[in-house]
Amino acid sequence: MNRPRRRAPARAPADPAAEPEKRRAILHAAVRVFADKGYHGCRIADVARQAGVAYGLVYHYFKNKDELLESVFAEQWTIFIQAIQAIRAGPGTAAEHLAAVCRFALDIFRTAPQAVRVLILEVARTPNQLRAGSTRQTFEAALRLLADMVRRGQEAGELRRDVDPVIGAASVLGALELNLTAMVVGLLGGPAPSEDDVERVKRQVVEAALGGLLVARR
Amino acid sequence: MNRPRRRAPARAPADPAAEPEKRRAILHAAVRVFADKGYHGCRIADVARQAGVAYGLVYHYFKNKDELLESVFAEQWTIFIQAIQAIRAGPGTAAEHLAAVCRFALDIFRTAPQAVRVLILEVARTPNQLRAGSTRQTFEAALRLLADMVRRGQEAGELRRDVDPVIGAASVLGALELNLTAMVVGLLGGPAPSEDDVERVKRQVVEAALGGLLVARR
Amino acid sequence: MNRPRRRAPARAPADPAAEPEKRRAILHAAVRVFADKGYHGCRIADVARQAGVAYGLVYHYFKNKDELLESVFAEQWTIFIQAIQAIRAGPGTAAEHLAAVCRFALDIFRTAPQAVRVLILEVARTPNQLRAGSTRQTFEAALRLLADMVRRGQEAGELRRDVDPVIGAASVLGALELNLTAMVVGLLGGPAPSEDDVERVKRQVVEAALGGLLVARR
Amino acid sequence: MNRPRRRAPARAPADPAAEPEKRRAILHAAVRVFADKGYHGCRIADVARQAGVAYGLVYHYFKNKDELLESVFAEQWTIFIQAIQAIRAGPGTAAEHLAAVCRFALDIFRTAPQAVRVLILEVARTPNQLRAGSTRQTFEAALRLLADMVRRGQEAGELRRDVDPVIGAASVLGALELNLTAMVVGLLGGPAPSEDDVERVKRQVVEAALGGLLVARR
DNA sequence: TATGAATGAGAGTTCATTCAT
DNA sequence: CATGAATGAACTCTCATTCAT
Repeated sequence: MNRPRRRAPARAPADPAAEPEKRRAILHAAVRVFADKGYHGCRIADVARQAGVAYGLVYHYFKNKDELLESVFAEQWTIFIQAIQAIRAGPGTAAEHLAAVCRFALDIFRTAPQAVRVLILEVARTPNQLRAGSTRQTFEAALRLLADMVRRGQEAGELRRDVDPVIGAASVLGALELNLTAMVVGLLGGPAPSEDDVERVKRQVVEAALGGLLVARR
Repeated sequence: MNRPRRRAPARAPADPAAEPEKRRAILHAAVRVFADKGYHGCRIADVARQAGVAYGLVYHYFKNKDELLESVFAEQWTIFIQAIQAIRAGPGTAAEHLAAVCRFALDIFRTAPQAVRVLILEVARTPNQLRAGSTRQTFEAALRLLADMVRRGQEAGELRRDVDPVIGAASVLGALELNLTAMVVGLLGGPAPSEDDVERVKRQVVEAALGGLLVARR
Repeated sequence: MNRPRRRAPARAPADPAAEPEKRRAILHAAVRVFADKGYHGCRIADVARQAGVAYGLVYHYFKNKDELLESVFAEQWTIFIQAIQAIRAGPGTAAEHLAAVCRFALDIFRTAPQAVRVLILEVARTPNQLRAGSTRQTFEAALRLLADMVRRGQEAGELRRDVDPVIGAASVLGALELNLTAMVVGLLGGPAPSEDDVERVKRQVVEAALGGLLVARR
Repeated sequence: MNRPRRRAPARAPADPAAEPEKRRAILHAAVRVFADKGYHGCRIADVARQAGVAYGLVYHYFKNKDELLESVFAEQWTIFIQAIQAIRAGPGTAAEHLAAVCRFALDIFRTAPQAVRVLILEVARTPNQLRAGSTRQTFEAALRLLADMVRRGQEAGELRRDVDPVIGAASVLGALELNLTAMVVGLLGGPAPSEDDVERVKRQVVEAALGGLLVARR
């Protein structure tokens, strides 16, 4: 069969105001449901119900379940990446930039833990096939941006040069991720971390993750 | 109703020598297949074929697919945890212990990347339901062991005290994980990292992850 | 409940000049699409796109997909049947009439192979249920007209009497159909039969199909 | 996903005695159900129920619905083709051979009208794409065999040479088909043709279809 | 132990049809 | 007349699990 798809309402419309309200609703519902039951653990019906729309409408806006996940990712990562770019474009040293990124990520968690949950828990899920759509690319984009920050810091003499920028970036992002996972999972601050918990974690994570990158005589 | 269960020999037998050869084969096959296609992306049939045994035999040794995954985890983490414990019991400072753990993890990756892949990519997959079997517990066990190492280091004055041990441990483990992911995914050292690549990454990851935890005047 | 239907102008209007242009477009598009993908293999959306009209407009002019197909049939067969009637009303012997019918059918194929394709390939598709709309009736009407031609020929002594008129008609129509199918499918004259091919086939089919019906001493 | 298929129990097993009983049952049920409701009008569930097996078993033996239809075709046509070959290998003139083929086809109809129904009504259903599996090939094989018969008859001087063998074969097969359709549909001999009806039709169809191919002076 | 045929609930996807604008 | 977003029933296909041998 394999007939050519139509798919009129493309990815993200140029004019954000033009994005259909229901498409938004579905996307938001997907975040909640994925966060709650996991990608494999939920049915399209769950998303539709959560969004308060008819079953078929999900397929009106998204080609299939996979693309829905991709879209969720794309949207979330886009926000994250834009923040990174904004931070990088702003004032401050590379170390401050990296710290700002960490804080931003942890801030998001405070406001939208579910979104973070999806981002964190489903990232590398994609099997071997590189067929990964935007997902991986976006993830890599984030990593590269961070690596670039590290490189700048190294060039500026703020950060130690004996660590590959990618490794440095991965270390920071990894520390970030696993601390988030720990919070998500309830290992840090209990099932519902208070604002103070998050604040405390935030400070310490930055400390722990960045300390090692600073040029320091020991 | 309480009649003797026939599925007696299912779990790992006390006497490892007594473990049926085919059970091993299935377990190994599961690691490979899970690593390749992901837990949800593979069928029991795939595992059976890979193991070279009949379909139904998988169900002779494992109650269901979930339990198979749990067993894989259990086995892998057991190795990891035992290594951590051995390291902790050995000589050296806490910092050296942590470094040794990192090196060990990266060593495993060099010898059995697939096993690591499963461990890494499927860890937090389990949804909200706390029904998580041994999987999460084992993951937490590892985290706690590391946190304990950090705590000891803090008590001994080697490691900075202004970071929660769990956060410190999570940061190290996270850096470890994401660097592994980066390698698995091909962002570090290309699709097939050479031994030297791995060696280089190993050194730098340890540096990056631990540096920040050391008490240092800046 | 008996309120005036709004879908008044659905069927073919009495005054052909009054038929909306878009209705025509849809009907033509349907012929092409049905021919290309088959009735079950295409969606209303395909027809609409092919016709260059909006999705919902199809439902403005046709009650449902079935009725659209029926309309296509009705239109095509109507042409065919009118031609048969015209031929029958004209001069010549019964044998000449039958030959003319065959030639006409093959001529249509030359000009509008797609229309023929639909007519041929979807005719008997309708399952057991006698609920068949105009489709079958129209098909039967054609068969009966031909049978009538045969009967006349028999009464006039031109055609052999030992063959049931319906069987005779079916044989001619069948020969016609399968030769058309063979051309459609590419077994006669290749994928794109030339005009000469069609001409040759035309002559021979008439010969083959009619020869046996002639009263001839052997 | 598109994972490689396994499909252990291949098409038709070499040793017919080895063909699983249930596979047979499904195939037979498919013939009945397809005949009754048409390919598109029935669900796999119908076939399974009719066969008295579980839903999933259909997919154990057949890749999908399409392949099931193909298998039905293959089996039926195979019988037909083998009969043609047997007839051709036997004694008699080409004309007698062709007549024998017609009679055979009509005989099958008497014994297994449903099978014929499927064969006839679903033949050319396949859309444009040449992706047609065995279906078309088998149909063409039959046509070619008949054309070969015609050619032999022409060489032997029994049949007129001014008709392309393929056209001649198509004409016979077409006459056959449409007369069968007429019976299937109820236009010849009513909804349930008696044995005598069939016998009468048989004789006349042969007469009508072949008469024209004989070399005869007129 | 070992096998693989058999089962059937479950979920993704399609698409005819409706309806508010 | 015209549009296309919205609806949801229907159906195919998958695959974990069972069970007779």
